[in-house]
Formats: sequence, structure tokens, C-alpha cells
Amino acid sequence: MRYLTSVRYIDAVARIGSIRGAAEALAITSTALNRRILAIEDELGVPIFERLPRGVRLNSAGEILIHYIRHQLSDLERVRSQIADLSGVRRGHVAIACSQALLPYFLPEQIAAYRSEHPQVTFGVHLRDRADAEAALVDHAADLAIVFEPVRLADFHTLLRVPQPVCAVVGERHPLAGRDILRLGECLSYPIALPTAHYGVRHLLEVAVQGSALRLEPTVESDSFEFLRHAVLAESVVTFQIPIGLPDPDGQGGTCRIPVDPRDVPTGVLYMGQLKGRVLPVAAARFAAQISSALADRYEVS
Amino acid sequence: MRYLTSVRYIDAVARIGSIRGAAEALAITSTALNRRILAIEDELGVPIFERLPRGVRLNSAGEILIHYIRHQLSDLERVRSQIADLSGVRRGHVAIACSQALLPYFLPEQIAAYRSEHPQVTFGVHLRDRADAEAALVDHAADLAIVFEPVRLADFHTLLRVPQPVCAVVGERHPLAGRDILRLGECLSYPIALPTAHYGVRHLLEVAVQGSALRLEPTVESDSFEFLRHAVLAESVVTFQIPIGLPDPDGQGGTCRIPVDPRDVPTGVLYMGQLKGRVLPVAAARFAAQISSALADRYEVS
DNA sequence: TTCAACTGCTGCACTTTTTGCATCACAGAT
DNA sequence: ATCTGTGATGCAAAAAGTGCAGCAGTTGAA
Repeated sequence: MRYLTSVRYIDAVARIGSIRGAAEALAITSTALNRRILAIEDELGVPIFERLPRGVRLNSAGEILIHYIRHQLSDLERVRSQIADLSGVRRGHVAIACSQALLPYFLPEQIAAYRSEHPQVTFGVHLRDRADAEAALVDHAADLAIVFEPVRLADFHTLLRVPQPVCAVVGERHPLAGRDILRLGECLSYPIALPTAHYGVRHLLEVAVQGSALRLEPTVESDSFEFLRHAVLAESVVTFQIPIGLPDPDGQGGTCRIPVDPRDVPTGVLYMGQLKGRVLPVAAARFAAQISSALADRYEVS
Repeated sequence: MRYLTSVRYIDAVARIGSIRGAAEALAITSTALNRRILAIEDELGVPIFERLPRGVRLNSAGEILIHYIRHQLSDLERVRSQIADLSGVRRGHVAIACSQALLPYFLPEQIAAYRSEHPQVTFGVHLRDRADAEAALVDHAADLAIVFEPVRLADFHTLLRVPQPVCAVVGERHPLAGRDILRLGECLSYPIALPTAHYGVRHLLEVAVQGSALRLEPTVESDSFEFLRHAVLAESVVTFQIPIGLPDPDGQGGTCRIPVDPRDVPTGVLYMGQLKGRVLPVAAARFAAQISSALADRYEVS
């Protein structure tokens, strides 16, 4: 929609933090962009950017305005997708911010399934930790967030909660392989590979050993869940992940998942949510519904 | 804001129902307006108006769009007023849809009080019956609605409820004058003047006589509360109104109000509310707060 | 029917707005 | 002091929007 170019420009300048930089990204000259901003500030009667030696930054009036602008822009997307829906075609774009566990198996399958029904819908999948995922919702960079054990929930409207017990993952020739359930102590008697500190699984494990005689002494640490899953194939270590990030229990490629006794490690929760107060575009809402039902089939949800 | 001219035009066309008519109202030529609409429809990919022999009307895509547009326009007003508030000046416009009872005393006083504090704020006061007041909220023609006993509350978010017992109003020389409380039967033994059927007070009275031996046989009917108040001065009739629409009990100009026993006539409720899900501009929100506290001082509120 | 009055739409000339180039003034980093 | 980055501005070209006159179509009354 042409008539919103000015506000798109403001959004870009706010994100990029410099008029010249945003101009380049928008493929126009800085002159045109600068003039549009001056014009808007003139109409508004107050400046919305403070000019710094290294660029511009929103002032408080600008902060108010940018919230309005981003709502306006994403509402327009919703309206367009609703209107497209009227004529039978479902189109649109769904932007998802999620944690690593969703990347290898779950989301690719779900997106493929959705796109086979509605090929006009495009997807964006962005890896974000818990705090950044909520931030992405707030500045409308994402429609949906799927995160494990989120910290704060101020602007987060929960659509779904899925319990995810922490599972030990071992190679199929590891001594623990084939067990039905494990006590945490058993796992920790072998060399372990852990995600780095700020991830949800690590947090749950830290909580678990708190006040017990057990200690977490990882031989390998990584911020890549994919690396950890492959580490158990390469050497005889135990790592911990949540079910949704693991391959199907049948026919898995050489790894073995065993739930850890919930008496030792509290069960984590995976949350799907959206920005509080926002109305999602048709495509995003329907995709969220699909995810909900897919998760309900696999796990107990609430 | 210049950049919203196109959507303002669409709003006008939708309200007026004809391009040429709207063009005249907007002080431009029909050519320009027509072209803007064609351009928007072109960008959107679908028409938003259906062309009728006598003008245009929104189609279903247009209905979706107009909701978005009106939200956008009124949100901009809120943003502007919030930004103005940052610099200390409270400006803006408050549009109120209300029933007749608010017009003679209450609203003029309240608006005068508010404007003495914030002269930059302008007001619009629109007489609407209960259904139309809610419609005015929905299409953003009003920020606040103050109505008596509203019928449906689908898009209405109640901000305040004030009980308003039905009062008999008589001239100061009427036989009933000076009483503290009246039974309905006493009133109906005199000639009565009533509001026409669809008003709240009339409705409460109709309910009251339902299934009793009493009957409402008005000698005068009017849709003007002002006329009814003056009727009791001109001849010896009894009429019925709610307290907020009556002059101060002390020093009133020749009329006398006496509550009707609530055992006979159920107490009505005055509602103040806004459009559900909307965030009001600063001025409207503060005015609503002032009204709330003013009413809380006078009546029991909930 | 016939005609007037209304509708939305369109080609062309004109006006207004927006854009881009070259340049300036300023602030921090080197 | 120099250099590199920033946003702002005068001026001319390009683009977008506007108004006039006139088109085709429908409705409703004579």
C-alpha cells in the first residue's frame, strides 16, 4: 500500500538508527527520506527523532508513534490476508520466533504440512531466546513465539502450554540406552554434555541439583542443540533435551531418549503465544491452530 | 496528517454513499476522489465498493477495510493527544453520544469544568438513542457513550453504572408537590405526560404497570424531555424523569421532583461506556474519569 | 417512450509534490 | 589538523495528484 510508505520509512529509520543507512536499505536517497521525516515531524508539531552525531534515535514522542505505526502496519497485513481469504485464496506471511528445539523436526514438518494446503503463505523462522522472542512480538517482527519456559509474560498472550519432560539423550551403545526412565544421579555418573547456562533445559537441571549432593560438571558445553545431539553419536556422553527437539523415538538415527524421573528434574513447559491484544492475520491464526492440534495429538496440552 | 488523506476519503465515501457527494463534502472534485479509490482498489487487488446506480456501497472486503481505517484514524487521534500530553498541553477532541437526560444540566457543567482546565480540548455532544449510541462507538463517531438502560452490549465496554430511580416531576403547586416519596398509583390518578415508547423511563413504567391493575394513559406524549419538563409548569400534569436530567433540587425553577417508590417502578441504570477493545485518547479518558468522579459524588455508582 | 438528472469513469492539460544531485555544517575518531 | 561519518538544504527534474470537459449507464418522472 503506497499510502503507508512514509510510516514504513519511519519504521525502517527507527530500526536501523540512521537516515542514510535506512535510505540505502529502502533503495532511495537520504534526501527523500530525510525530507519525509521532516515533513512528518512538521505535521506532528514535534520531532520524533533525536539527532545524534552518529545517526538518529527515537525520542519519547517517537516511541509512542512507532508503537502506533507498527500496529498499523501489521494490522494492514491482517486486513489484506482477511480480504484475500474472502476470495478463497489464503495468502500472507507468518513470522515465528522460537527456540532451537523447534528447528530440527517440529517446525519444518508443520510448515511443510501447512504450505501443502496453502502454498501462497510464506514463513519466516527466527531463532530467538526467551526474552528476544517476546521482544520480537512487541515490535511486530514476529506473529507467533514458541519458547521454552519463558521468563516474563508482560506482553505475551499464551495460546498453548505443552509439558516437556527433560530427557537424557545417549548413543544407542551407551550403557544407559534402552532404559525406560532414569534417575538424575545415574545420568550424572557418566560424562555429560550440556547446553550453556541461559537455556531452559540447563536451568531446569541447575534447579534440580540445587540443594542436592549432585553436581553438574559437563565435559562439553555448547549453545547448539544440534551439536549436542551429534555429540552423543561421536563419543559416549549423556546430554539432555526436550522431546520436541528430538527425532521420532522409532527409527531414530542412532540416538536414544530416556525421560529423567520428574521427581529429580521438574518438567518444563513449552509455550506458544502471541502479542497481547493483537489480532493475528488469518494465516498466522490458522497456523497456530494447526500447531495446537498437532501438539495436542502428541503431548498433553493445556 | 496528510499521509492518511486517502483513507479519510474512503471513510467519507463509505459514510456518504456516493463519490460525487463525498467529493463535495471534502471540497475536491469527484475526479480526484474517484481516482484515489480506484488506485486503492488496484493496490488491494479487489474492489472495496460495489457500484450501484445511485452511488456506491462497501462490499464485504470494504467492510473489513473500513473497520481497519476507522481504528487507524481514531488511534492516530489518540497518539497525537498522547504526544501533545508529553509537552504538557492537553489537546484533542472528545465526541460523546448520549441520551437526552444528559443534555440540559449535567454535560454542559462537566464540559465547562473540564474546558476551564484544558481549553485546548474541544467537545462534540451528539444526541443518540441507546442503539445509535453504540453504533456511534462502533464506527468511531463517538469516543464515549452515556445512555440509560442500554439494550445490547456487544461492543460496549462499561466504564460506569449509575442507578437512577425514576422520579415524578410536578409543578410546585401540584397536589403531589412536597411529598418525599410516591407510589405509582398516586401519580397515575393525575393527568400524566410521558416520553414516547422507546425511551428508558417509559420502558420502566411500562414494565411497572405490566400485570397490575394500573394503566398508563398519558394526556401528553413527547420525544422531548425538555418539553415534558416545561409541560408541568404550564399545566397540572405529572411527568417522569431521572435525577440527572433534572435541575438541582434546591432552587429549582418551579418544578418539584419526587422519587417513585422502587417497589412500584424498578430503578433504572445509566451507563457510561466506550468501544470494547479501544484505547481512548488522553482527553477522552481523562474526561471520562472526571465524569466518573462527579457521578460518584452525587450518586451511588458501581 | 422520452427526457432530465443522477451516477461512476476517462483523456488531456495543468499544478503540486516528491525525488535526486551537489553541497553545507557539524561532531567524533584518527 | 584531517578525515569520515552524520543530518540538513537549494535547485532542477521526475512523478504523482488534480481539475475540466465529456463519456456511458441507470433511474424515475412526464
